[in-house]
Amino acid sequence: MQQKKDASSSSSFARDVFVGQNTSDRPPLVGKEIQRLRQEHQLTLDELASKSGVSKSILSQIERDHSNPTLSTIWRISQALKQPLVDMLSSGEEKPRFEHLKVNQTPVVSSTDGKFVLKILGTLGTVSTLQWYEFKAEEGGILESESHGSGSLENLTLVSGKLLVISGTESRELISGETLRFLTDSPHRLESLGPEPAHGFMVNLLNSNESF
Amino acid sequence: MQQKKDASSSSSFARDVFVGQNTSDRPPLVGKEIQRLRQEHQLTLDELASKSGVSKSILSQIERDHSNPTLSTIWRISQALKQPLVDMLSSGEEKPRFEHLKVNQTPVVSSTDGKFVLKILGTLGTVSTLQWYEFKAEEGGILESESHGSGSLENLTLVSGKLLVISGTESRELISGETLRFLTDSPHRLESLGPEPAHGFMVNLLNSNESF
DNA sequence: AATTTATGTTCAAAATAATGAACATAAGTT
DNA sequence: AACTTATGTTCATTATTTTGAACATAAATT
Repeated sequence: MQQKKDASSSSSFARDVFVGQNTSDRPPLVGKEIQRLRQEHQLTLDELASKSGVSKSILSQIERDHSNPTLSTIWRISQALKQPLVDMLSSGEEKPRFEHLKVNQTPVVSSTDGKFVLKILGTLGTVSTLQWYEFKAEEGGILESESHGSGSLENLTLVSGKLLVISGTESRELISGETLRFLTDSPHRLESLGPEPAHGFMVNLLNSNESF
Repeated sequence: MQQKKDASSSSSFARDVFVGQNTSDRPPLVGKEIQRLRQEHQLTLDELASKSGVSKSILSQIERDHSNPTLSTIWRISQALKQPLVDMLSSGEEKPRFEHLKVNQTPVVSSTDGKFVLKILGTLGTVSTLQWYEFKAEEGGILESESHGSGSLENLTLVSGKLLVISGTESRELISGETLRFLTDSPHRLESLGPEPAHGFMVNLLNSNESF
């Protein structure tokens, strides 16, 4: 083992990293955010230490990004600060890229066998992205999509036909006139059950503040 | 130094933890999710190891929740799997939820004479900047609206029938299959020209500072 | 000024996460 | 069967996080 880090170079983790914006070539820097939250709660390091069960020395280092905390450590801190762990991690580095939709976020337009046809009625790109479609699918037509990103929501309204929707491990069957909303942060699949063609309308709300 | 560990703490991190669902009294168990993603990408431990720069032995342990990974470790894995870090962490808790609106649960608005029927399919946001509808109007059915505010945009797609759209001093006639976008910062009016009923979709962007 | 008090930082030691190599197991070939 | 190949697990060692106590600094009190 080496000597452990003296003050200046802690591990090799965040040595002299000082920059505020981590843009996805480094793990998120949570220090600033944790400190902000702690101070917002009017807690001293000692108090947060006892609330969270994490020693104040490591808290001090984490706040200054001189340590590379363990999942359980971050979790205990987030609990003590009553902050969803996920929020703590994502607040560190905002949303550096807006306009750039990744390939796998771009909705598929039609199935290879041509049985499932999507008509793009419109799109709107801003903070969150909006797209809407009309679709028609004969019996057996299938539309498979990758995740649209975390927080993305799909809104389906079926005008006619029957449609099977599978997202993650769950599935629903839609009949004419019904509307279904579901999260599309994982791969999902639409299938026209027939016998008459499925026809409907789809509105997708894509969450583009991806970061990491 | 004392030994740390109270029963539940880190030393015996997840040795015997076996439960699938983390319900917020323990750090999230990412193992299952990481394994799922890795297999989805058709990667072996060796391949993910070289892609991510994390040794395959620790990958193996993390997947089985026998280790308490570091933030940077989780981050490197998430990068290699092209998965937002945040998604990976939150995957333990609640997955996609469906909201299923049955036919009779879909809010409907209709003109006084009942000839123009608007089904409200969805709205977005507390600010309500987005609303979408399905509409059906028999011949002569009319929908009159006040201004939706400056910068508001209405997007009409006609599935069948004929529709006359008047906004301000201009007007357009829409036939089946066409889409029309127009500003609704002044009173406007839709009229089904018949003879067959007009049927279509409408997406309204309110107070949007976006221009198409 | 000298003493507390409060807060945050550093230090040596201990706990443990991460590594690379050896091992186990199964599936495919000769 | 024996031999390879592919994949995942275990093991000894190394690298680093985490800890508790000591230290530093500033503000408040005597």
